[in-house]
Amino acid sequence: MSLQTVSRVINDEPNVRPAMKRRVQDSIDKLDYVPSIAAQRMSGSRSYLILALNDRERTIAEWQARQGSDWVGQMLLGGMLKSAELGYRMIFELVDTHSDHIARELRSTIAALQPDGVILTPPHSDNPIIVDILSEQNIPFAQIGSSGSGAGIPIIMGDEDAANLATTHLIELGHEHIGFIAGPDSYQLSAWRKAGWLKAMEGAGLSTDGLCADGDFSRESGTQAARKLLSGTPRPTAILASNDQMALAAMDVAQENGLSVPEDISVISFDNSPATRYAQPKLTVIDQPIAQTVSKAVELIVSAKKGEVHADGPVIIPAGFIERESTAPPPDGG
Amino acid sequence: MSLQTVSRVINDEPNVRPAMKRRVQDSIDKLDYVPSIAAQRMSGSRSYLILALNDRERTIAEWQARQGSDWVGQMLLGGMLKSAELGYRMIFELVDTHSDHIARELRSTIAALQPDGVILTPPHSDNPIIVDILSEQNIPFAQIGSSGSGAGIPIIMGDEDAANLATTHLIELGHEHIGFIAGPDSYQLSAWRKAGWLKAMEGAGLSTDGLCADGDFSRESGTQAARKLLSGTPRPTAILASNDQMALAAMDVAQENGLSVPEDISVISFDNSPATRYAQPKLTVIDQPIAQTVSKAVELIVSAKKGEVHADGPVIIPAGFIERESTAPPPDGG
DNA sequence: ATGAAAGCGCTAACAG
DNA sequence: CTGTTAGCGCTTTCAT
Repeated sequence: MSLQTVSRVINDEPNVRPAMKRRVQDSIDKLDYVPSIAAQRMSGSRSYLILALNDRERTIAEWQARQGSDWVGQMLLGGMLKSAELGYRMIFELVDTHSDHIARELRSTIAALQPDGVILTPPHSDNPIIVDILSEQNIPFAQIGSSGSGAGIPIIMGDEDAANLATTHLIELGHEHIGFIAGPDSYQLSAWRKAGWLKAMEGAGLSTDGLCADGDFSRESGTQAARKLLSGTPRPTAILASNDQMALAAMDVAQENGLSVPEDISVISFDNSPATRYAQPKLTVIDQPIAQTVSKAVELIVSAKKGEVHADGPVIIPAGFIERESTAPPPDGG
Repeated sequence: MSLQTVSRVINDEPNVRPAMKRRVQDSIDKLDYVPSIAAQRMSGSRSYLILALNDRERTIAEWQARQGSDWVGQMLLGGMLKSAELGYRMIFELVDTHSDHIARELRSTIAALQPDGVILTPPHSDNPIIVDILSEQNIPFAQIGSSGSGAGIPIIMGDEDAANLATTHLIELGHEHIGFIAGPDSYQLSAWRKAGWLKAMEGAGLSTDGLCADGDFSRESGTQAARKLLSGTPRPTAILASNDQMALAAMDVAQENGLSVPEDISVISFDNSPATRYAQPKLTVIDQPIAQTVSKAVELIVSAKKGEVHADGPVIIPAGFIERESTAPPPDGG
């Protein structure tokens, strides 16, 4: 039995007789043999490494704030476990948003690691510099929170539908003036979330005049936006915020103005980070299935590597809706 | 200029004339050349990979609970950033506690990845199976939360001193009956934390009879332990819990019994996970400098790889003490 | 269906 | 100080 045959068995390639295959496999098991990833990579095969890219500034800020944002944890939960299941490892890296070194850094990382696939997260999912490099090098990549550009595999979490659903929920509760706090334009999903709200409002024949305020996902921007909304006429009886921090800020502003949640005003947010459960009252939220999404991304990358082509259009992992304590019917005459 | 010379420049080895070195470096920069880690590893050099091992069960449970425990995030914050700074990458893996496959799995991971160093975290820092394999293969490793065994580099966060300090703080506030909720024996640090409390109590000439209850870091165990302590005589006017979850549980139990924190009873916990800041009242805590500790671990591993030997005895990264709202003097006559 | 030879990109060991 | 040679452990390509 030659070295070559062993290689074929390990990589589950054809042209090995079952008897021989079994014999080889037995020896492998007996010796606890494990191929060296380095050597495999060297000879032009796979590296069994999947690279996950996150925004440096935002990620570090969240870690340092220690507010319990668990985006990274959820990515690892979904991505690492699925990778391990498929015989891969996930390597986590940070990339600078505002840097002309992006290209150089990414090329370095790729040259050094030679990953079999890359997972892009907002706000980098559509970064043309990144997308171009990956396409040109023929590395499969998933674009989370993107409707797709270039050769990537787009995966979205049904933002528009979720926003629509949440808004509709408020409408069914009896709300007519539902404010919306938008996210920054650098995130594609900001537009989707807004679109979902708009659609639900228009579908119900409700006006949206003066009911949308811009934010940038930061707590401060949420405060500003909420102040603007609550000082408008008519004053909204409900607010849908594009993320948790802005919703939390909105609750504070409501309290400042002597409004209680949910009696005087309802609040719903996007994301479902741990803080929403510690809030008083507990926030009703749209749950982003991050773990599931990243898990799916890994799956798709691995199958893409095998040459399988996936269906057209973005893969959709639907968001969930969790009703907690921050929503109720509007006050009488609201 | 030969291939070899280039190699020497890249690895910053001696025996290259400055002029030549500069010439080579210029070309490297111009071409954005980056060595392939796989090839470097192949030829018997470093892999530039550091493996961080965490307990599978506990880590997954925390991710799924989404309570905002940020142990992993803090590890990445400290470990990844420092690794990147030194030209390394950190790979995160989970190991089963209760498995006879530990040895096989670890050997596989090592064979596949050939990491330059390994970071062990509780409760695996002293696992003899792991320690033996690593020692035998001559892979430098850090043992976080361990006083040291075998060839590893022990790093501790000053648990005993921190517990002592916190207890002393309570004593200075006027407390005489200070209960302690211990952690499980499988963690070395459980004993240290308890020792710190004991020492402070004894140093002040206070009795500890019936003031210690066992827990296992879970919320339920904290509830049990707190019930036991609060139904004892004399009833403690303060409780030091070995982690946040158990302290949170203790606050709930106090409330059940009609006691308010901190007026009737003070509570201090270990760890300082995000939940402590969302608690009502905000918990006074001992802060575990996880990021700093893991960062130091990476540093020590890299220098160990270079052949540098570190000082005897465990490296100590002192814990912090953050006074928030859950501590006050005992009630009159308490 | 299996085996032999060549080479991936780098560094160790040795020569000059 | 610099260059040459060999070889790391695998998978490719090309025989058989």
